[in-house]
Amino acid sequence: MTLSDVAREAGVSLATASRAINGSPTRTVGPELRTRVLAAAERLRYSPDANAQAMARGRTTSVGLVVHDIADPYFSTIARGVAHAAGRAGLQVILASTEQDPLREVELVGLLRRQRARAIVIAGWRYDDEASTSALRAALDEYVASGGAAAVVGQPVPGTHTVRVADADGARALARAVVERGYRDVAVLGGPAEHLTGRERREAFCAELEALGARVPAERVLTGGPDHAGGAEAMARLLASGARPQLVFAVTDVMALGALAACRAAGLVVPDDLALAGFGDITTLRDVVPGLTTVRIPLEEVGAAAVRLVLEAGPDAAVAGAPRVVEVATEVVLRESTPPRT
Amino acid sequence: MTLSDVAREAGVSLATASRAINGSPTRTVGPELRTRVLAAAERLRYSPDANAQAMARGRTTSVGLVVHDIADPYFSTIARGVAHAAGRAGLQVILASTEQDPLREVELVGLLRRQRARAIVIAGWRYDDEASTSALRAALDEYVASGGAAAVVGQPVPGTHTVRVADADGARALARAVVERGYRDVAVLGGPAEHLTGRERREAFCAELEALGARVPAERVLTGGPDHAGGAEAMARLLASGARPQLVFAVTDVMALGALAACRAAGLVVPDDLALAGFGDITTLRDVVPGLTTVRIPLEEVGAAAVRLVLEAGPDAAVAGAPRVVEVATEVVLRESTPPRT
DNA sequence: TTGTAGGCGTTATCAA
DNA sequence: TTGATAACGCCTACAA
Repeated sequence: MTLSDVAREAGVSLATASRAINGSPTRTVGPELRTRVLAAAERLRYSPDANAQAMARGRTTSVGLVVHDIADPYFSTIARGVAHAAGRAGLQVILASTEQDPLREVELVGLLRRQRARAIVIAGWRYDDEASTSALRAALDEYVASGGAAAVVGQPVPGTHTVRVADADGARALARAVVERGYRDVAVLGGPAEHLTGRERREAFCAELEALGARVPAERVLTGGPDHAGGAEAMARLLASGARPQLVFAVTDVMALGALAACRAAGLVVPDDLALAGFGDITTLRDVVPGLTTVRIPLEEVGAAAVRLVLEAGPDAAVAGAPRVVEVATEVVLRESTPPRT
Repeated sequence: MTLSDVAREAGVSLATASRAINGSPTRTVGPELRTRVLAAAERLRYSPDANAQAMARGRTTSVGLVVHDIADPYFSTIARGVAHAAGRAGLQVILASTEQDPLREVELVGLLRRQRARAIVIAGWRYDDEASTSALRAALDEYVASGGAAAVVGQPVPGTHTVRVADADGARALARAVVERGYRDVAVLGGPAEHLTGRERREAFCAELEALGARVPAERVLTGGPDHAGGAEAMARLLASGARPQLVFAVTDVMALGALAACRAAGLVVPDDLALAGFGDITTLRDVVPGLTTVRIPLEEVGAAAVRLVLEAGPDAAVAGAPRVVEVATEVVLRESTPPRT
């Protein structure tokens, strides 16, 4: 059932049918014809072809969302925000998952460009890797040049709109909070060495700690995957080294949970033997005991903000060399995993 | 940059450019022209328009995924499976979220139909509600009639392909397992009364329990939302009623976690004061203490199976009155929340 | 192997 | 207000 069928059935022209069904900015349709067309459409179970509309109108109604792993609560909550905001704007979300491979981001941007997605939100971690970063930049540039709008969540990518999470602020605030609670001897599970978000959190945390007179020796800063297994493995290494810091800060909640598991496996009790803190305040935490001290990121809001940003700002702003940046605040949430030391 | 531009730049016809770039089942292009075209495309940063291709070819490369809440680990893990399988098949995933409203499913199916999605996977809960069910059926029928393929996860919807989770089997197995561990006095948090998946799990669980001589009195079967808050609220009601069953079975893990929170709030210790079991084995559980006894559903596999099903079977099979059903097995996972009673 | 031309389902321009 | 008709970007018989 195409629009022509409907037009014939209603005995009107194609143009009139189009205007009656999908409206027109300028023209309007007489009430009689309008109802006739609508009735015909109903009778024929007509459903407009969004692809054809996109072609004719020159723009689609979809936004792309790139994540590393949709099953990770960090990303799935952002996705929720994106889906909600997109839905309210009458847009579809095309979900693209890199499955943890930064290089796939580039392919996915290309794919989304082929789909002529109006906008792209990239929510994966950024890595300090010249090759993948510049490839991503190039892909995004082409995308924007072809009329799309892109926004990145977290670490900014030069030239693109960004929803900037106050990672450093949060990490510093966390450092102050734990020092105030009496912690001095601290270790950090920092994610992969090139993991920018992790690095920023780690550096800000360590700097603030140092400013407060509580240095983190280099050998107390471990690296590992930014996921559960990585956190567990890093913690296991730390423990195996014989270190028993008063507190361990993992740069993502998921890593902290992995670390928590490793502690249990080693027979250590958090917080009695070791205090623990994470970053993100993912939903999972509501069910974790002891409650994990963390830095809250309003993840859903972050996703929604990215969509708004990308829809309002449009491609031009970024092209003009003035990419917009929205800053999202973070907040320390103290829980039982870091009790005051007496 | 359109294909015409590329053709002109390369000095060949549109047809040749098309064949060189996107291949052709029958025709082949001479090596010299092919490289010329490819070079031109590269130079012009040409990116094929998937919408136009979809129109010309008469089919898109996208599959729709309908979930109730992408931030719920149950759905996000299914989504992961769907995204993975779709990616392998060269398809995009259009994510559609009902935000917990069964009626929105119908709209979303319509939306996905307009997008001409090749296939739709519906992963929301089913409700025993004539209005919404028949509306959904009607929408799916129209979708299938217009050439799409649809599959439902969980409770079957008549006439559609289904990935059937062995909920009843799992619930019965769980009943046997807990009885064997010595539990007799049991309560059930059953989700909303019309929640079909919850109902099936609850009824199978209760029936098996009864068969083993351990009846669940009606007043020990509570209803509530199928989410965290619902589980917490139902558990609170149960406790407020003065009941202190030996074991509480919540029909979803998320509810069980809510119940666990309610127990803590009431000062009860699981499993010392009360044993607890859930259903699903969502990822969240790996970080929950005490480990929650549950029935494992291979969620990721379920999502992937749905995609395979819908791609292999196609629309015709369902139309022909023989919708395919893939059965996915479940497995009881005993953890510390239900220790053997002595 | 290459090119010509018609068509996919809509929208939008331009007359009537 | 209505109706032809040319795009939109691509694919694909059909011809050459």
